[in-house]
Order: sequence, then structure tokens, then C-alpha cells
Amino acid sequence: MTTPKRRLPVMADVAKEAGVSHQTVSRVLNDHPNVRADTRARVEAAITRLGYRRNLVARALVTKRSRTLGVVSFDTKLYGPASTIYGIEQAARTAGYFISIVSLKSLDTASVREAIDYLAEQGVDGVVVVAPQRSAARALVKLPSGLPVVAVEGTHNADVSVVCIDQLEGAKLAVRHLLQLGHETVWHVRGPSDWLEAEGRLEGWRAALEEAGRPVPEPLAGDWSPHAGYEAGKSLAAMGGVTAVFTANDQMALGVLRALSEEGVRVPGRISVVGFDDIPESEFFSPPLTTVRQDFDVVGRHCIEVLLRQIDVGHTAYERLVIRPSFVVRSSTAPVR
Amino acid sequence: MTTPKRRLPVMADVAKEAGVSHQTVSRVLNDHPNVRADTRARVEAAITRLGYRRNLVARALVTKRSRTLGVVSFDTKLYGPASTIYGIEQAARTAGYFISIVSLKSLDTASVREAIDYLAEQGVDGVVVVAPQRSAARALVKLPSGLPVVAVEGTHNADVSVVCIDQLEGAKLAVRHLLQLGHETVWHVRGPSDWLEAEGRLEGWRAALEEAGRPVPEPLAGDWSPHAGYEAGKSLAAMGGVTAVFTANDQMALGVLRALSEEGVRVPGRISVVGFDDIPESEFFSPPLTTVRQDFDVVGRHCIEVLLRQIDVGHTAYERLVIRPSFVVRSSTAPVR
DNA sequence: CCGCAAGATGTGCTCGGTCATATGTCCCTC
DNA sequence: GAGGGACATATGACCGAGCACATCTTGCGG
Repeated sequence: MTTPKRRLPVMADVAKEAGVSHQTVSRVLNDHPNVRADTRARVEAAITRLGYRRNLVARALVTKRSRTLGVVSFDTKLYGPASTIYGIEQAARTAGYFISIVSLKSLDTASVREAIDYLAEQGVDGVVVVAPQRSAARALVKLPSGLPVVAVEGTHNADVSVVCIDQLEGAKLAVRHLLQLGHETVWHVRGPSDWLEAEGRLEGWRAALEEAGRPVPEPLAGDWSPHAGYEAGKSLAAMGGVTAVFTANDQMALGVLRALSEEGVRVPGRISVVGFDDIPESEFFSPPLTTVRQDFDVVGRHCIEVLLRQIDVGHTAYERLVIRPSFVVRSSTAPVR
Repeated sequence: MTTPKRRLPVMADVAKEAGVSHQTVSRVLNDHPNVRADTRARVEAAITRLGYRRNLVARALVTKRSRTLGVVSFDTKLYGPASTIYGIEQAARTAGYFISIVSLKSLDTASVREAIDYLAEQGVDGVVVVAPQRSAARALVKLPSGLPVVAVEGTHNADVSVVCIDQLEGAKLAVRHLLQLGHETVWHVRGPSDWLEAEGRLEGWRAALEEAGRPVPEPLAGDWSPHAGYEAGKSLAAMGGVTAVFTANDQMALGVLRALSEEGVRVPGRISVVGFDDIPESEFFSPPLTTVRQDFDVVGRHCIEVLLRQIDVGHTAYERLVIRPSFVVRSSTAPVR
């Protein structure tokens, strides 16, 4: 009971229709120069007449280039990964590549390896791994068969090219801003310990405090969620003596703001708060959040650049591209009273 | 100066290694029953010894099934689309399919058509179009060559299967909740007019008010952004007499809350606010937002279900799957004084 | 008017799998 | 011991493009 759908036209059909060989059709399709103008026109007419579309699968088989790039990511619902993937997709499409996405629930080494293998089997020309966790970064050490790979936020590991945002610098911007406002020191609500970004921000925070010769308080644990920020905010309010907090991301900062508000602690009157990411909502928090801005689109674009370079010129040296974050001052920070 | 990388092993290599024919290797790979146990073992040993991975491109060429689904979406940075795509990806991968994504900056008819064609050329087995705009829905009327397509939030158009959330019902939930709290009527900050979701929520709001015989105020314009909500909030504060607002999404609600806070209007003391979407941040807004919850994951899963059904059994009747939203009461709504 | 090079077009093979079919093997039954 | 059927394995064609090379045109200089 199969559908009587006539099969789609192939090159040979177009060739017959235009009265040329399939090779000439191929030349027309690939903008080969050596085709007479009227022949080209005839072929093009035949193509539109038949509604012919070239079969990229067949093409990929012989050229060994699928013009598809794989992306392995974690929780693509989050603003950061989603934005990065958006940037990747835009850049890839401009360069004539497709994007095949695998979104993992856990970034353990095995899952990442499996995902990469899976994509390799599908014939992707290269893979971008959005690997912000230590475990994911570990999965990239001994990779299979010369598949070009670029990591976003990978470790300093030299086994793969990396594009990342300078987390250390971002954190320092935040802390220095607060110190300049006269705060004696700055508390920190950190991200989960297996995340490289959390690590970098923590280090940057610590380094900036030490550079200024200030005491380094115990960081508060967090897991990026607003809820974790909320809990941390409650603790901070209870501590007393806290005047400035650097939160490892904006969502947690939101939780902190909420908790402080509930506890009747004015921001920035009593406590100044700085976030990280600059999600679109931050500008409208109560109060609008001073934060470190990461340009995820740029990260995505650079990934594709690096990856395509690796694909095109073969295995060059591994690159490491560090993007500087910027700082956005809004109303959640103020000079200490 | 080409790399001396020896080409990857193919079926023939495995066959030789195991001392069988390539066909037997194929049988082993596809779990064909008619293979003697020891032969199978020999082949499997050869596979691991050589590190063989099957070439899915070649397979796709002959089977005419790429086991790849295309997704066309608009602004995948937004929480809604990102979550939907996440759900789609999970469901697809579970079913053994890859996801190829095209993220558009504009959902005009031409772009959507082009994207679908692009994916069709790549040989996808089906396409999910996240088409929340009227223009995108229009692009789905006369589709090319029997390519299975499912739309998320498409129109009632019978030319394609649709999976959507009952926007009308969601809006009604919001309005009824507010009316039950004793509010005389409910203002509305609407989404952009070419968005079907905005349309649905507007209609639901209006219908619920009319059902209750209440006056229907002029809706305020918005574009989903917190900034638009902020502007609307300022207007609402200036109006006087407003006690309840239904905002078409949570981001705009955030802007409304911000504006009301700046104007010294207490929420929910003087004005109650309800949003739509239930983004992860909503719970920590000031105050925590009462909102309509959309389960995007479920939408994604249903899309794949419908799409795979269409792919497997051929062209059945177009389906229309409507998912009911739920309602989350938090602290941004209160009985009218 | 011929020769020759550059341009235009055609021929046949290849990519790496799967499918249909042929061939071979084994066991069981009459 | 012949015949039949089920199972195991091999053979060759084929999917639809691109590539290398062969062949046929054409234009131009000598």
C-alpha cells in the first residue's frame, strides 16, 4: 500500500530534459566557469521545469564533506548555551554549513564521547563542543580520527582548540568596580565546582581581592539557579557586615535580590550586587543589575571561524581564542555609606 | 602537502579482516537474525579491532532515509523556542534521529520557504517549523514534494499538522483568576500583532472578560521584551483605576513590575500582575510572578511523535494537537482591596 | 588551410553502504 | 539416499552525485 509518489528528479533527468550530459548539469550547479551561456540557460530552465533539487547526501558521499557541523551542548535551554548556539548557527549558515545539535543532560566524559562519535558517524565535518564543565573538557583529550573539534570554554588543555570568554578578567572587573566604590571586601556566590566558568570567576574574584590586599571571605555555594541565589541571599542577609556581593551569574543574582528584598535589605543602599552574563532580563531586575556582559554571539562566530580554518587547511596548531567581557553598570551597585 | 592520514576503514576492510563478505558485516551491523553466533563474534571483533564506524551518509543515500529531522525556528535565544527545541532534540535522539537546526532572524514567508527547501535538499526526513508568526504559518500552505512537516503554533490551517498550546485557554485562566479575586476588570499588555500566540492570548483575555460581562479596556502594545513591559507599566501606573494586569509573557511582566516599582505602585497591593510562560526566573521576580505555565518540553515531544508518525505511515490526515497550559499562583496577585 | 591550445561537453568509474537474489550448507524426513 | 526446507553466506547491481580523463569544438596565428 505504498504511496504512488513518483521519485524526485535526479541529475540524469535534468540532463535528458536539457539534452546534455549529467556532468554538464553538475558544472552548472557548481558554477563551473567552462559552460557556454546558452547551455547553462538550457540546463537552468530544465532544473526549474522539473523542480530539481540536488541531493546533498549523494554529494557528501563522494566529496567526503557533508557541510554539516556538529554541536554538542549541555542544557540548551539556558541563556548562555542557547545564545552561543545561535551565534554558531548564524555563522555556520553564512559559511554554507548546517548545524546538527546534540543536547546532553549530563556532560560526563562518556556522554560527550558518545555524542561526538555519534556525530562523526553521521559524517559531520567538525564539531563544536560547548564544554563548560571539567568532565566535558576531559572527554576531549584523546579524540578519535582527526575530526576537527573546537571547544567553547574548555580547559587550557592543548589537545583541542578553544574559544572562551575571559572569566578571570570578567570577575576582576566586577570586584574592582565594587572596591572602587569603597567596599572593604566583596562576598561571592559561586557556581557549581565542576564548571570551568564557575572556577574562573571564583579565581578572578579571589585574585582581585588579593591584589588589593583585602580579606577573602568564604564563597557561598550555588548551582546557577535563582533558587540557589535566593538561599545565598538569605545567608548573606543574616551575616551582617556584608556590603558587596559578586554573584557568579545573573540568575543567581536575581535570587539574591529577591532574598535581600524579603529580608528588608536595601540594594544598593545596604548591599551592592553584581552579576555575570547580562541576560536580557537583568536590566529590569529590582534594582536593574550591574553585571559583566558576555557576548555569546561573538563566541559562536569565532568557534566557526576556528573550526572552518581547521577543516580547510587541515590540522594546524591548536588555537586558543580569549574574548574579553565588558562591564555594564546599572543600579544595583553604589558607594558604600 | 596533504596529510598522510590513511582513510577510515570501510565495510570491505572489516569483511576482509573477519574473512567474510561485506554483506555479512552489514547483517551484523543491522542485527539481522540469520547470522551464526561465531560469525557474528568474528565480525564484531574485526569491527573493534579496526575501529570501524559505519558511514551513515552512504547508508542514507541508498535507504533514502537520513534519520535527520530539520527544525526551523525564530530567535532560538528566547526561552520558549529554546525549550521547545530542547524537547524536540531529546525526543528525536531517543527515537534515533538527528536534529538539524535553522534559526531565522525573520519569519517572513520567503525565509521559511527557503529554509525548508534548504533542509529538504540536505535530505531531512521531516521538518518541524516553530512558526509562531502569521507570516511563517502562511509559508506552510503549499509545501513542496511530500515532505512531512509539523508546525508548532501554526494556524488552524489544515495544510499541515500542528502542535500547539491552548493560548486562549491560558489567557482565560489568567483572567478568571483575577476576576475571582474581585477585580472589576483586567488590563492587557499584548504581544506583537503578527504573532499567533499574542493573538490567542489577546482573544482569550477578551473572551474571558466578555463572558463575565466586564468592560474590555484597550490593550497596551508590546513586543515581548522587558522594555516594552516597562513602558506599558509606566502607562498603567499613570492611568489610575487599574487594579489587575494580564501581561502576554513573563519578560514583559518583569518590565511592568519594574515600572510599577519605580512609580511606587505596590504589587499586588494596588495592582495584581499575571504573566505567561513561567520562565525559570519568574519565581524570583519581585514579587514572585503568578503566571500561566507552558510545558515546552511536552510540545517538543509531541512534535516528534506526530512527525515520525507521518514519516512512518506516510501521508495520513493532518493532526492538530492542543496542549492545555496550567496556572501557577505566586505572589503577584491578591484580592482587590 | 593547417596546427594547436583553450574551451566546452561527454564517458565511465567511484564513494560506502543496502537490497534482491544466487549459491551453498546443514539437518530432517520419507 | 534423495529431496526439501530453513538457515548461512556471497555476489552484483544500485542510490545520485563528483572527479578524472577522453573527446569534440572553436578561434587564432603562421
